[in-house]
Amino acid sequence: MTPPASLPSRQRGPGRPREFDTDLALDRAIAVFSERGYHGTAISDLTQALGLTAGSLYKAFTDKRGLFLATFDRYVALRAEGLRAALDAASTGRAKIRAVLDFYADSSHGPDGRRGCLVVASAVDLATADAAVAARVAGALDVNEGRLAALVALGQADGTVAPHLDAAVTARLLLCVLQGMRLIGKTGRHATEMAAVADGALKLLD
Amino acid sequence: MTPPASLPSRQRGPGRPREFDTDLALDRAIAVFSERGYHGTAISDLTQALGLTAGSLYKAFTDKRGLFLATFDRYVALRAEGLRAALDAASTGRAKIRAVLDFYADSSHGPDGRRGCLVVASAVDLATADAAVAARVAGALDVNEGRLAALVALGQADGTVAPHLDAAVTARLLLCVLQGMRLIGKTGRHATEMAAVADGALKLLD
DNA sequence: TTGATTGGGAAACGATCATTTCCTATAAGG
DNA sequence: CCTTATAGGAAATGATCGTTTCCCAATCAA
Repeated sequence: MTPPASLPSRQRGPGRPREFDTDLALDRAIAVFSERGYHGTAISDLTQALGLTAGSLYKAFTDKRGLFLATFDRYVALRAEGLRAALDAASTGRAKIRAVLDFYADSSHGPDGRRGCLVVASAVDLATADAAVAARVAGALDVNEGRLAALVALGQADGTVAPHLDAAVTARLLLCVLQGMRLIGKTGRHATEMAAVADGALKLLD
Repeated sequence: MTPPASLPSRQRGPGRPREFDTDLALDRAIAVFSERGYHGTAISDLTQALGLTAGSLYKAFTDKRGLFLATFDRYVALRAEGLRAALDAASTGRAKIRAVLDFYADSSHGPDGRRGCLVVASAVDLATADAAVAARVAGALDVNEGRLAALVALGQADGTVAPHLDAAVTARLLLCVLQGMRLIGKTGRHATEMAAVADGALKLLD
């Protein structure tokens, strides 16, 4: 229907070109999988939300699990991109950690908060049944934890975080706060509630 | 087969008595629903784990959702009971909060941690689709948050928690830490890791 | 233009799902 | 003893699930 855009996954080989934007489809799949979970999402839910027929969907992503994995990867990439932007706007280690907390507070209130985090949803829905998903969830959390540890160390180097703290433990503790915000955000919280949590968590750096 | 025990739900009316212990069946259902999620659990999974046929299961719990709700309530009651015991062993407000943190650290490592929390699983799996489940999840979290707020206030009264802290915000922050521990515990953590998180969280009371 | 290759899409497929039936067994009340 | 009421359990039921098939359209290489 619409003229084809650039295809990142296949650089114009033979055959009919894809008519839909893969990333846009994955963006919509993020919303569906996030609020319904993997097992709670039917192919019909996806075809309706993505505006695709089952045939096209299977041609592009092999099967439901393949679509989920691609959706998961896109979600992690998008979140990392947004977080990087928030981090670049802060200078000191403490300010960067505050930026992370604020980023999660922003994501954990209102309708977006209710929709929830796809990593959290994957951890509880698939991590015990699917080894590949479990590895990606653990990897995403490890990246997050490692990033926090680096920021704590940065803050200790620039004097904005207490030097006696164990960076690894503090990072793990902050990770719990972040994931906990995402979890309780599913019950519908106000922006001010979550902002206060983010503020209070800074005490962990003293 | 076995002689009937005491039936709490029905005090010996007419008809054939139930042959299985309802609470024992629910205890097994907790494990199944916790690690597979609601949508990921099939009736056949439950009949196998509980040692019941589908007919008996439907006679006792109406349908899958009814069994889930009963399982959820039993889980919350069991957790509250365990937590109460841990709380009674501590005297000061700070000691009681430490007991809560240790209780969650104990639940969030190893195989039990991997199995996960049924409240967390319900929050991400059903809270957006089922209003009754959403209300129970929100209620369970509210009870937890209120209990933490009372303990913070208790600690401020007995001088073991910093008096200038906002009890409500600190309680919400602690709730995030607890739920976050449950979440990252799904990726398989060691007891020492989670114990360190519990220790570090006490800094929030200074 | 022709052949090879891929995507779009409706319909069909077998499998599995939650649930119900139907029958037998076991109790209480009269 | 007879009626009523509930539980146990195997089998059947209809719906829905994920997936495939089949046919046509669109593009590239020659």
